[in-house]
Parts: sequence; C-alpha cells; structure tokens
Amino acid sequence: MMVSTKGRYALTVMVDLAKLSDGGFVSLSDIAEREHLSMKYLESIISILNKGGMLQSLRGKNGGYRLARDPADYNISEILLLTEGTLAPVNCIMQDGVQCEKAATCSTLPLWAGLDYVIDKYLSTITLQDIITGNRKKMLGDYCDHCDSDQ
Amino acid sequence: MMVSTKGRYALTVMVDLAKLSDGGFVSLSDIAEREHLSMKYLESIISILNKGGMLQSLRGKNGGYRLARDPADYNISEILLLTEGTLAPVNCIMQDGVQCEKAATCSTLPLWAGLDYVIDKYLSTITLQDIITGNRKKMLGDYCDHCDSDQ
DNA sequence: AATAAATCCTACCACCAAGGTAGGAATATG
DNA sequence: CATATTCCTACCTTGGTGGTAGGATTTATT
Repeated sequence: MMVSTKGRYALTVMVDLAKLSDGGFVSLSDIAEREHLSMKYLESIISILNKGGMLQSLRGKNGGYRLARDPADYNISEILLLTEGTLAPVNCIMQDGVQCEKAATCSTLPLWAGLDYVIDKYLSTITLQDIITGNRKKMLGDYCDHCDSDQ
Repeated sequence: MMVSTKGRYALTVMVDLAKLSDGGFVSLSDIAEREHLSMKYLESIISILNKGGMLQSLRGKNGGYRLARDPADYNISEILLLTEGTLAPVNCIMQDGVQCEKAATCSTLPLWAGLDYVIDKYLSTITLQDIITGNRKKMLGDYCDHCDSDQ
C-alpha cells in the first residue's frame, strides 16, 4: 500500500472543504461527522495540511478551516506528498538527493524510476476541482469506457 | 512504499536468472552472492516464485533454478503481483470482488481506481527482456531525455 | 556407500510504522 | 464567564516487514 489512511483522509478532508467552499470556516467536528471519521485522528492530519499552507484556520468559537486557494489550484500530488512524505513506490528511488550506492550499475532502477515518474505524472495532473466535478475521463482515462461524453 | 524488498528482490532474482539463461540451473547461493543479498531471505522469496510457476527447480547437487519461459514472456506486473499479493496503491480498491461499502458515493474512488490502472498498465507493459536489454525509452518514457536513439 | 551440495520446509523473532486515543492548553465568540 | 473551537504533546496496540535458525530431503560425485 503506497498511500496510507493519513494521505487518503487528508484528501477526503480537502475534497470535503472544496465542496463546501463558500468562504466560511468549517469546523473539524463537522467534517469528521460528515465523513464518518475519527475527529481526534483527523486533528493530527489536518494539522499537517494547515502547517503546510494548504489551509487557513481560525481558532475559537465558530472557528474552523477553509481552503487557502481555489480547488483548481491544488493538484493531488502535493496534497499526498505533504501528508505521506513520499510517494515513491520503492525506497531505492533517490530522495533528497541521496540515491542508492548501486544506482550506477543497477539494472532494475530504470523500472522503478519510470514507475515513480508515471505515478507522479498522474497525480500532479489531477486537481481537487477534477475530483469534485467528477471528471471521470481525466481520472480513469481509457479505462473509463462509459464516461459522460462532455468530460 | 508500495513494493517491499520481497517484490524488489524477487525481480532482482528474475533479472539475474534472465541474464544467465543458458538453459542450465543456477544455485541460490550464486545469486545471493552476485546480488549481495541474504541467501536465507532469498530462499523464502524464490520459493514463492517457484510455486507460482515462474521458475523450474532442480534439487540436489548441481541443482538450482532457471526461468520457466523466455524473458520476453514475463511482464513485471505478474512477478510483483505474485510476491506482493497486491499492487493496489490504497486498500479501498476492490480486491477479489470485495469493494468498499461507500464505493457508490465516494468521490475520491475514481482517483484511486485511475491510479491503480495507470500503475498496472505500466508494469504489465514492461517485460523482463526490456530490463535486461536496458530499454530505457520504454521504461522511462518522456522522462528519458537522453535515451539511445535505437530504442 | 559416503559425502557434499543443493532445494525444501517449518518455526521463530525484533523492530517500526500505521492507526489511532487521551488530556489539556490556548484562543475566540456571544 | 461559558462555550466552542484549534493547537500541542504524549501515549498505546497491532500487524507487517525483514529477516534468522535448524533441519529434512534430494541428487551428483568420488
């Protein structure tokens, strides 16, 4: 499993906020209730999103969270990258400039690098807006054999 | 991390055998030594490959393993699927016909399904032969800006 | 027949990330 | 002042990862 509940719930929170983005702040308890998720656990996840600049927050009564930007300006890759730390499918992919010592002669490395590239390319193309509008053709590509024709 | 050492080492073993495929049997200790991996650990991994029909084995002195088919007839997806169990990037992807109960109304599911499809499409296109010939253009795609022109 | 070299089989184990839970401090509203 | 909220720190359980250990079985060589 490449993406844990942390990343998945983070995306769920972002989508929830994007759907209700009328400019007001939404409380965490509202989100947790709507999505049927533990509020305490969401707390630790939304904290990452907030510190990462993905959200704006307001403390105190009637406080809550809202998106910092337009839904179309978030790509899925940055959301998952922030919460998961990495999206690399294997741990032999170079990270922070550090690569495997056998990299120069490893014959399987190009495969993993290619896989990593394919994943990141896909996730950085899809936006939050695509998700809330249900852009199936963009998300499912040629796997989508019964998409609406206008997407 | 989607692919653990189990799957990675399994691929390394398959590539090692493919490179030396002159029809003879190769002992596990030879492979372990060449690849600098624990022989005991490889034992448990190669056992999965063997039982899954990927290899042929010969017991006793001068015994060992060899590929059951031509390197071009193995795609990477089947090798990793056998050893990892699943390649799904999240655990909410339908497996063995069982899907999440919220699937019908989940707005993030198409994203995960699309990601799963993209990953499987990539891995099932690449063959063992591609790896041993170093087919960088096929593995790295448009990320490969300095591939040999004949590939 | 003995020995060595190999696969095969079962059991065990340490570590760490995942997936939370708990409790309280700080802050804002009415 | 009471209430609702974010914010912060600490803790905990469980299962998978990444192995290790020891022996039984099979085959080739001498």
